[in-house]
Parts: sequence; structure tokens; C-alpha cells
Amino acid sequence: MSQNGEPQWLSQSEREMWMRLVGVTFLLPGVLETQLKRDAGLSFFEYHVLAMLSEAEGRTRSMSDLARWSNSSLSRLSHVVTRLEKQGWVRREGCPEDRRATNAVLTDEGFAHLAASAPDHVEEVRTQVFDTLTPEQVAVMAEGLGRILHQVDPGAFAAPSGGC
Amino acid sequence: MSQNGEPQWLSQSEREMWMRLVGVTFLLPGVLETQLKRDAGLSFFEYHVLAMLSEAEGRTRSMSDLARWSNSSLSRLSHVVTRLEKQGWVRREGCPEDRRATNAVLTDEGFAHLAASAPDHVEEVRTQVFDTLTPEQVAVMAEGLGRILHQVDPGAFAAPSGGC
DNA sequence: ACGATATAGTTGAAGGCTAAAGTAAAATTG
DNA sequence: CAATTTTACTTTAGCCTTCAACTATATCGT
Repeated sequence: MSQNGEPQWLSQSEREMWMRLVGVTFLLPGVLETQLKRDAGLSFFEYHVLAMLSEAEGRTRSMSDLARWSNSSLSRLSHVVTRLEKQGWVRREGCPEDRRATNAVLTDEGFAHLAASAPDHVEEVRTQVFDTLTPEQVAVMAEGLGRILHQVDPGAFAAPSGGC
Repeated sequence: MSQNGEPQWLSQSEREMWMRLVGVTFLLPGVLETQLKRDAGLSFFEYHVLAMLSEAEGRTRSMSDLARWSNSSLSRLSHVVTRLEKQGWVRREGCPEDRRATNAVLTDEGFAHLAASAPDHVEEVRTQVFDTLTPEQVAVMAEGLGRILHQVDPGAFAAPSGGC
């Protein structure tokens, strides 16, 4: 704990942004998840995992890389991949070169399910987020959010593209 | 589910912002919570509930209003208030005027604990978020996040200030 | 090459969140 | 004014996440 004098409280403008950022982080995932759960039987996080896999070379990533790309701990990812495996949307494969590693592979069924779910999801994202913003706001927010994300986790989205 | 033709996919710029917003919503709460848990024994959500109470008239809000101010469902809030009550930081009081309603009141101990925790928390927020942003970015992001939040939940932060 | 350490991932238990159902009181409607 | 509906909140059960412990393999230092 710090032992300073008066801390530097947030300015009015910072406070306003902060309250809204907290609101968005609390509420937006739930809203998106409602649509996804209803239409695709997926949680927001599960969808994101499938999406990150679908964009990798060979639709394959090592668990560690997939964890980085989906902003999650390895433990959380492991549990979720187990569930996705039971649904037949993902398959685990051992890596021959490094026998500690496991690759997660998006199955054809998983890809088909993701492809079927994507249009409605994107439409929801557009409705909830981008329809309310100007292109200039999108550009500035991309920059600002990028800085925050880099501060919070310098390793986010910084992984190779294929399997192990 | 929609039955349109090709959906309107995200542009490059939108996609970039989207990935980063998802990253921030997934990771930022966890980072702040690590500090809060260590230094104050509070989850990020619990801290936020106490903070919203501390700013209300008489440090009192009805459960419904507090739920709106803390971006949560009534159910989630009810569970959390039960925990905070066990710690002695919040007290429940029935409302005489409307006997369905319950007021949550921040106790003196709760206020003291919040006051003791606030400086470190604000410093962490500053480090993780505001130190990386220019004032112009803060202003634009406040505006953009406000639009998203209003779309996601028009009722957010739109409640009276005192008890029931 | 050997021991120590780091990396990759899984698992089980504990606790928190969500959704659905339940309770009770107020407001509305015929 | 009685019946219905709405509002306010709590509770239970099930699922998900987190945390800590564990296994196995690879790498590093000497």
C-alpha cells in the first residue's frame, strides 16, 4: 500500500470516462451473451475462443497462444476447451515437437457453427456499439483502448498464428 | 435470427477497436481486482458498490437504485450486499413508505474501509488507464463510451440519490 | 550430464454469478 | 373493491471462474 500524502484524484472528465468504462465492461458482455446464448448456444467467451481459432493458420493454436488471443488464463481456457470438445467444435491434439504443448483445433463442425452464428453476432455488435459512433470516435477509441490494453497486458494479441 | 443477405462485417478500423475493447473488458477488471483483493479484501464489484453508496445522500440507496448505479442485476446485488453485511460494511433497512423496498446503508466501518482503500485504488486506475491517455483522448472516449453505455442500458446512472 | 528451474497444461475444490422461481406489497383495472 | 398485474427483492440450484496444487516435459547453469 502507498504511504503518500493526498492521492491524485480523478478529474471531472476522467471520472466521467471512468464511470462509463466501468459501466460498459460490466454490461456489454452480458448483452452480447444474451443474443449469443439464445441464437447459438455460446457464451461470449466461447464465441471469442472459436473466432480466434478460426483465424489461425490451420485453425489451430497451442493452448498458451489461444489463451493470449482470447485474453484468458490457461486454466479458464482449459475448462472451456473441454466443454467445446464435448460439443464437437474443438479437438485437442498433442504437439510432436514439444510434448508439453497441446494444440486446440477448430473442427469443421465448429467452423460451420461459428460461420452460422457470426452474422447475427456482428449485427448485434454493430447495433450495440458501432451504430452509435462516428468513424473519428472509432479511430480515437481504438488508439486509446490500445494503450490501455497494452498497459494492462503487454502480451495481448502478441502470439504466433499457427499451432505449437 | 436474421435472414438477410451478406451481413455488414466490421471495417478494419472497427475490428481493431473491437478487439481492443473486448481485451480491455476481459482483462482490466481482473487487474484492478488483484490490487483491491490484496490491499482491501474487496472485489472490484464490491468496491464499486461501496463507492456508489458513499456518494448517495445519507450513504443510502434502495436496492433497485443501487443496482442501477452499480450496473448489476438485483440478484447479483442482493448476494453481494449479503456478503458486505456480514463484513459489517453495509446494513439493510426496510423502507417505511414502501414496505417492498429495502435500503442499503453504508456503515461507518464501511465508509472508513472505503476511504482507506480509495487512494491505492485510484492510483492503480491512474496507472492502468489514465497515465496512458491524453486529455483529448479521455474526452473523446468519455463521449463514445457514454453512447455505447446508453445504447446498452438507457437506465444506467439514471436514478435518484437518496434512499427509497 | 545432472540438478534446478521454467514452461505447458490439467484438475479439483471453493466461491461467485445467472437464471428461474418464490414471496410480499403496491398499483392498476374492470 | 376485488382481482390482476407490476414492482421490489430474496433465495435456490447450476454453471462458470479462480485459485492452488499437481504432472510432465524442456531448458539452463555449471
